[in-house]
Amino acid sequence: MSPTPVDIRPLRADAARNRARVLEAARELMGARGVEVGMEEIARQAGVGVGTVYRHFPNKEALISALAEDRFARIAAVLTEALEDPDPWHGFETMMRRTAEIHVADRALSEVMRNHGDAMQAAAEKYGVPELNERLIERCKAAGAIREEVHHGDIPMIMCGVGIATCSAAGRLAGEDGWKRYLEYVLEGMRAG
Amino acid sequence: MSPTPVDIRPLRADAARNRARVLEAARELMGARGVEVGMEEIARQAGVGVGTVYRHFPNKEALISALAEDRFARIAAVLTEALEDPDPWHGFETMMRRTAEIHVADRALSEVMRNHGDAMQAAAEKYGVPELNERLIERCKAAGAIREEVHHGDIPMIMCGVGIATCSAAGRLAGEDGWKRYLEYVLEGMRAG
DNA sequence: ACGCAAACGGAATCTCGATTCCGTATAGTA
DNA sequence: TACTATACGGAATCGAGATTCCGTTTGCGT
Repeated sequence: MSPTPVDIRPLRADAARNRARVLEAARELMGARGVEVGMEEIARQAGVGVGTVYRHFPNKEALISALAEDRFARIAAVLTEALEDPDPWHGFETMMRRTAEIHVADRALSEVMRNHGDAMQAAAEKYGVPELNERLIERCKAAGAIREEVHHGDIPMIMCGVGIATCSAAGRLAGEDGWKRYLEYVLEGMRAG
Repeated sequence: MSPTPVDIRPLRADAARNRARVLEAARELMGARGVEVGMEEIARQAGVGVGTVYRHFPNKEALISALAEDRFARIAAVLTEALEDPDPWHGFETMMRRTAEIHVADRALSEVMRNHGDAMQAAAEKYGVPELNERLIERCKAAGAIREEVHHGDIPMIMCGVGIATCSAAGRLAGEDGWKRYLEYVLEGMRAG
């Protein structure tokens, strides 16, 4: 029972370049318009044919997952940094603001958290996001800085809500800075005391 | 230039019955699974053929609009009642809880507020929802019960966020009552003082 | 009971985006 | 330079859901 010896040879130079271009095009287009953008359009923007997109990602879901991993890696970094803040609440608050910014700048991210549960779960766990969230919350509770009833599972829910509401038709009624106020309400409400 | 004399004759009895059945089927299915349910399925559940659905609603969007009107009428009623509460803040808080419940029970509603801007705007305005929201907020501000920076356009944004986050994959992580905590945070954060 | 406009059912069609296929091009190697 | 495994482009195919069409049925006024 030796580990399956998957033949990992380096990608040919052009292939590596194209893969990167596809990812960047997908990030840009999906970030702006959501996961609904078509594979053809992504290919065009990347300057390759659709066939090439499918050579690198077996299907759309795989492409979305690759992007999700990227985002969760970033979120994990934000969480890790927050854990290093000497002031638990300040760390938490900063984390929430930065994470919200990531969501607001990338429309597809919230959509993944809404509809692609598997991709999200996998990406989040890969970077230890759930545990980091839990540690951050627990640390705040220990310091008496956050309400006792806050559940670490609330964080992704709230981020998904803020992110989606922002790019929604309803969100446009609240104006450009709507999401900032929204987030302030939530933060103020989570704070202890 | 007489007003166009649209021939409004009463629907034949069977037609009226079928129209109601289609609406009810759509309400039930879309409420549970979102606007993505197919027209064929709605027809089946209503016990009619697809052709009949299209006789009553020229296209899917029209059917969605009809449902949206229904919901906004309900929301308008909740707002009106809230305005009659002698305690401005209590009225506001109650309105938020009831409205959130309507959203949580009807998955399609938040989706309309997210993606079908036109249908939403039309339905909301038809029942005076924007003005009611504004009056409610202003009344709270006058009583010093709500933060000054709260904008009446924040309400639909927040409801859309809570509603969508609730039925999202991320929302499931927060458990059954996740949305209630979410709403509490927001309310607490909007309150003055 | 009769006649016909109003309704019906549901197969056929249309649309559009995802995915596959295969002939051609080329990086890397001897 | 010649060779071949890789990679490429994009037309063709699939599939799912929305919408149309038309032959049949039915409510209801006479």
